[in-house]
Amino acid sequence: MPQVAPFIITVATGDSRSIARQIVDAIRLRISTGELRVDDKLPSVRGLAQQLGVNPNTVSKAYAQLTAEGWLCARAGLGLFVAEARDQLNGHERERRLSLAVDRFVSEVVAIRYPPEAAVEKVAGALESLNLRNSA
Amino acid sequence: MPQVAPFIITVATGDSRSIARQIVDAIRLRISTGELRVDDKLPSVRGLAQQLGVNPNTVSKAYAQLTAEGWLCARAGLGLFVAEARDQLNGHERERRLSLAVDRFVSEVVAIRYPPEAAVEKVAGALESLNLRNSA
Amino acid sequence: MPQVAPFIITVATGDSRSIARQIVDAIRLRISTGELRVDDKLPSVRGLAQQLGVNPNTVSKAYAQLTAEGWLCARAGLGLFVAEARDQLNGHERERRLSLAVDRFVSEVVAIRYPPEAAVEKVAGALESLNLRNSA
Amino acid sequence: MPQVAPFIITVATGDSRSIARQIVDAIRLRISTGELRVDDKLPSVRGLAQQLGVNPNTVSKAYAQLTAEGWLCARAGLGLFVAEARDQLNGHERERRLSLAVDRFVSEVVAIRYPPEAAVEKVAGALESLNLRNSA
DNA sequence: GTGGTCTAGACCACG
DNA sequence: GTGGTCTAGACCACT
Repeated sequence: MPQVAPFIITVATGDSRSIARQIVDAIRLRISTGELRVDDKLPSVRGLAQQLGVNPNTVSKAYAQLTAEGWLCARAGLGLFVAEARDQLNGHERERRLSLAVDRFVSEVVAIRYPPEAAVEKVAGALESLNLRNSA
Repeated sequence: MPQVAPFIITVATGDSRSIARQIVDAIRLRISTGELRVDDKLPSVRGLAQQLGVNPNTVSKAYAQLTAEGWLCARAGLGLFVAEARDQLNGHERERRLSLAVDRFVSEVVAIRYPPEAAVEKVAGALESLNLRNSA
Repeated sequence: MPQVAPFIITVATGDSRSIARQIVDAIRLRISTGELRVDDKLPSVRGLAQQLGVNPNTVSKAYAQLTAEGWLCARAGLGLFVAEARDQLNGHERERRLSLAVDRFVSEVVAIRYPPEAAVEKVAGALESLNLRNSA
Repeated sequence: MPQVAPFIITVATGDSRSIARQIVDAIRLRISTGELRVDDKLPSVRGLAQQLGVNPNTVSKAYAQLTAEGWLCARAGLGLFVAEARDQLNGHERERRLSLAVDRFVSEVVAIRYPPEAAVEKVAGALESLNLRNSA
């Protein structure tokens, strides 16, 4: 049954990501870990905006992006709900985006001269601790 | 003897990183892999700008950042040269920056529903293939 | 609560430091003395530029450096704020940079034949009068 | 009697000062410590340039500055010699230049969050170890 | 020739 | 409105 999910997000002022981006990332993460499940109802734009102390337009933009990406779907008059998992990206596009992400990460490891093996360990640990679902 | 390094950089429009940032990352990478060695001379600001088809100020900005980070040093009137490697950051800062990088990478893996184990493999492969030197 | 800090900076033409450098030094000083506090909002790039009669890019460059050094943090669309103090440099680098500063100062004392003891007094007086905080 | 002073200067590539500035500083220091004495003869422009591996124009410029400042004096056809100590700057100008130097030093101490007392100690130690003469 | 700095004006994403 | 980035062109000091 559709339920309003109890929902905890925080926006960090020290984060270089935009507020909308932080919201998007947080919701994607919660869906991927199963903390939010298919058909769960999301808080209203105004409600979440008030809870986070941000501009409603910002929340609205984040919801719009998640909807466009297929993570959420709108049911007219009822609100936004977690959508069924479906892969939007084809193989090439997914590989290209991962490749960019890998390059970015490697660049930072190089920039701070972090030991490569330890860096890989950190990534592996972070991903394992999430217990992701729905991965292709 | 100082040598002018043969030098191949390309700037990709599909990359979300700024042009200056791409230049910075590319040069740091070449220094870290040993492709550029201490006392090697870098291409002139104007020369590299022309080669890449970008504004000299953009290259200058990238060079300035690398100099501030201790990767390069300027010799007045002669040009820029690869400096001796030295770590500037303390342990806490290094861990903090790696942590941010890990979070960013994980966010992207989640966003594109990439299989976590495969993602870790890609990172490990990318780092190993570099044969980095001078990592603490 | 974030507050817009009342803010007085002047740029001196007789100073050999670049305008951007003067701005950087002045803001670091105000943060270190507690005149600017964590979460205080800084004047906008355009506003400070107009106030000082310099190009906005010059102010932007100064702000960018302070952000890179961890003194400020940007909140997208809102402006720049004083960040929590954090040391980035390790011991060796800090000693190295102080040593360079000492050498530069000594060179100037020698150049103008200033009495050494009096010069030390001036430095001591200047540092004491600041009542610096957060020094390691 | 005028003698050619045995003379050891090195130019450091990692130094942010220009080469000419390094030469000027080094010679002023040697005169101030008594390592070079009044009427000592300096190496020729070409000789010093060759010894340092730099452009003769650079040495020439350094010598010219030192002569303008009154540290050296030219004897036609004989070469350059250390001049009698005389103060060129009036009190106000000397105080102004020291003040700028103090500000620069303080700025660096603030920038790297170096403990103020320890910084003063370093300056005092550096100046004492020189055993300066000829100070007004 | 080299890099460093400043000005001027433009476009973008964000809130 | 905010900062971030890039372009264009200029002047300076240094070698």
